[in-house]
Amino acid sequence: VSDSTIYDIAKACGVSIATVSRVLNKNARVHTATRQKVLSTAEQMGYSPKVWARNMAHGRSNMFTVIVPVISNYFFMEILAGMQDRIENTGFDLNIYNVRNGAHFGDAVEARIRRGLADGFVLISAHLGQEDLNGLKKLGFPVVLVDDYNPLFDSVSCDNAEGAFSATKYLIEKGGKSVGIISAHQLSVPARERINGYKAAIQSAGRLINPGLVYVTDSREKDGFTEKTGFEGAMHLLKNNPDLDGLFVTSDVQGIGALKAMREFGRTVPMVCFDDIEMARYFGLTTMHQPLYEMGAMAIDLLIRKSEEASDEKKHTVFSPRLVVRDPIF
Amino acid sequence: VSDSTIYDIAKACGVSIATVSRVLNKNARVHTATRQKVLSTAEQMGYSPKVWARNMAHGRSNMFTVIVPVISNYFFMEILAGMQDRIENTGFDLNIYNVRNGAHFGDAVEARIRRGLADGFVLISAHLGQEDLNGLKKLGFPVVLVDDYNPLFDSVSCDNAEGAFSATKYLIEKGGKSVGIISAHQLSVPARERINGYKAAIQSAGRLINPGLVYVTDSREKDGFTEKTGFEGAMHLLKNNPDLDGLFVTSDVQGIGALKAMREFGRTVPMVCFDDIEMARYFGLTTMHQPLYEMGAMAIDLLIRKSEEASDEKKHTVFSPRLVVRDPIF
DNA sequence: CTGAAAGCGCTTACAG
DNA sequence: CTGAAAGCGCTTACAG
Repeated sequence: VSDSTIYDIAKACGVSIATVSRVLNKNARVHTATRQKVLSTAEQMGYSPKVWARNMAHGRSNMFTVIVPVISNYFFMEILAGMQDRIENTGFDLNIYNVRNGAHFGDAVEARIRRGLADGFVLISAHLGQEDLNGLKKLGFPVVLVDDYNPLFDSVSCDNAEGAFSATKYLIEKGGKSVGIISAHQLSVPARERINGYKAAIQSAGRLINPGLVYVTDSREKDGFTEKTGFEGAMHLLKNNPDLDGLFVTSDVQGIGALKAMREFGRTVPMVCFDDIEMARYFGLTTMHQPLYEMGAMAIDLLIRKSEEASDEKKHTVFSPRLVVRDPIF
Repeated sequence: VSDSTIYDIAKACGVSIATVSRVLNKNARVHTATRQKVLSTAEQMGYSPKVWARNMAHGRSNMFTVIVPVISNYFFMEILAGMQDRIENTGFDLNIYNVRNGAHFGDAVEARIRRGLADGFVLISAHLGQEDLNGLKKLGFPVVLVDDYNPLFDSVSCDNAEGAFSATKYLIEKGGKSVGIISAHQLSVPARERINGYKAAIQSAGRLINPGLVYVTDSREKDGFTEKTGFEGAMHLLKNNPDLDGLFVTSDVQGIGALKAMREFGRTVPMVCFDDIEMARYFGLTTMHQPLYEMGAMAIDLLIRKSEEASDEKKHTVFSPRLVVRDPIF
């Protein structure tokens, strides 16, 4: 166990702990000779500051907490990777907290904040209700929303409606007369926005929405963003629409299921998915690319900025998803 | 910002902070009336203890740190998911720390421990050298190794050699006369063990190792556990071995690459992979299943046990990978 | 440039 | 059952 404290160093160097603290914190001016001595004995004693003592004295924790719905999901993972990389060497630490599906997101977040564990929060795909957000706001901590938007907080997101619009438009331009959609659960905000984008594209092509071409899962597992709902949706649409000739799918995971369904059903229709997680590449999925990694990195930047200069200005970054065309592997 | 401290509560209740602390910590005996009063005013003041103050007083952080090589990897993610779920409601917190590929694992870990941020560590696939491990041991913190083994610490792992043996044996029994192997980089301990298992199975079938059937990548990216090395390996083996009729691949990710190679090359040979990450199911990969989620959960159990009763006994859990047979999607 | 001292919020023997 | 007090390791005005 590493025991050395600034008291040990102070004694060894014949100075006060205040001086030791000063050299360790770089900022203040200290006699060069003293500084050298302190530094070297600290080094040789294998000293490193106890973070909680610092927290205690400072009243802050230098830790950010990221709250994600489910960690075991490629979508979140790629965002997390961006955050992990960006936080490095900033002096801040990242604490990942995973809210169980059942748990009330708002409560979990508040409990977390109250405990004083973190002095900044990133909420990924939280989509809290306005009351929860107001409550959060009152606590006064820096918060950044990712894959979500609310005027109260900084946010980083993609334009889901626009992405869905582009995807659908692409399918139409490729000659699609009967372009269908497979969507995740209505409860998901991004899913709803993507449905809207799809409808807008159909209508702006001068057509009517054909309800028979719209499949919205009612599976609640992972809000319907699963391979299973994609499979079921595609099966359903293929069976009921012999003329189906285009498919917009609200996520890559679902797209994989849809791909299987097409194969099993024996009919392939052009498909555009959403997200562009790593797996999309493996399957050769054509999809709307979200810069997940960059979004994560940007969230950290915003948080650091916010926790250093307490400005009240809000920054909202909205990316435009980009179409990535690939050849499906089967 | 939530400001209330035990001083506020004490004042409001007309008792000392010691008493407040006692009721808040359940353990000690306090007059019921006092207890009620304290509890209710704490509740209504929205009080919750500042963790760092507790840490400071206790000398411990109630936090575990998990150290993973790369977080953006399904293999690690599934282990992490098990840990996240298991840590819930234990009073401990999980802090995930991601060592960059270049960084020296041992140093990163030591720095982490020294800072006093955590009072327990899980190292996933660290495979540190013995000197590093000795150093760690000296620091005296509870450590659990996952996907790794060393007599100095508790560990949870799979028998890689045995798994590779079974996989290869299966391919031989299916009629494989020329069963090849595609392996990740030699630097990876599990890769080496799996190569050994493969060789043992070949030899125990009374055959000689044919070096022409052994492909070990020298790509260092993710230790060679990538789709790319699988693709290259399969291409190489297919080209040079017209009689290739079985393929053991050291991971699912590589298996996906190999699958693509077979398709592109126009020849399909029976294949068994390793890990059974979620994606394996999507691709219909036949593979050796590792109970990743359970391994994560178990690591947390071990850590909690160790940090509560400082026993010196070591627990080593070694799972036997189980063959999962699936139909490839193409 | 440097030291003595107060303070961060909580816990825990030690008395009573 | 309860209070006064010391202590956890560090930071930071305040004097000098």
